[in-house]
Amino acid sequence: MVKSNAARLDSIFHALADPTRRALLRDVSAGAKSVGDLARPHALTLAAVSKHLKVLEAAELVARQRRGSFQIVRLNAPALLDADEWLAYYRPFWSSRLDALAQHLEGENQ
Amino acid sequence: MVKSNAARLDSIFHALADPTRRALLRDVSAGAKSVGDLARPHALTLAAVSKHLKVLEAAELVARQRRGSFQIVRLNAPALLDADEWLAYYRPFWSSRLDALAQHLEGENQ
DNA sequence: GCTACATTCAACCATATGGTTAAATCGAAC
DNA sequence: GTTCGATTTAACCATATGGTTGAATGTAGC
Repeated sequence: MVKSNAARLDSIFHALADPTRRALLRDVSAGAKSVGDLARPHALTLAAVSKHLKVLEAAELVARQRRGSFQIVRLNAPALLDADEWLAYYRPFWSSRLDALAQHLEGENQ
Repeated sequence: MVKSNAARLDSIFHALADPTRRALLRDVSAGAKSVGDLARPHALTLAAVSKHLKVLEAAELVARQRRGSFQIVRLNAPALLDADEWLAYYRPFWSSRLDALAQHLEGENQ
């Protein structure tokens, strides 16, 4: 199932909107880890972490592969590129005094 | 009420996870607009748009000011900088072949 | 095939979300 | 101060979310 661009951004930003999930991403950025290893530092049940991982996986922010009886989770950073590209549009609005310019123009706008 | 950094990112990413809200941000990036003007192109009631704007405002992505009987909504791009900084950490993982390197290291990690 | 361990699934719960309609508020203008 | 237009609030609804516990599944090893 190919997601529309909007739906992809929905799932990516939604995945990033939870602090546990951001922490899991950070954890996994240090190297691929099993679900149990990922869960240990978080005060949550394995089932809860498993659900969070499913959300991250739906957003294609992580991928899994089985290794023996373990599920190995690894970062799939390219999905974040979509978020980055979305943000890029707004960069001119916060960097440089274009911001001041924009506000000025808005003032005249009505 | 000062939000912790995590709570700010929660509210920012949550605000961005909805396509209507992203569209509203895009609309308002072209210049400050009244709530009615913002609502018009979206097939939603004013009440719904008002709620979306409240979410964007809670994330400090927009600000309002009253002008007569209108509420003028303007972009507050600097909040997006927080999201950008969070993303920046991951840039090395998708740009360049550092990605391949990371996966290689992950392979050895266990 | 039984046992043990890693992980997921199912059922459940409380709260949040995104939408609606209808009533209430607020400012402007007469 | 009444009326009109702009917006918010309240009440409601269906569905989603984030968590739990307990049962089920899958793989490894004996």
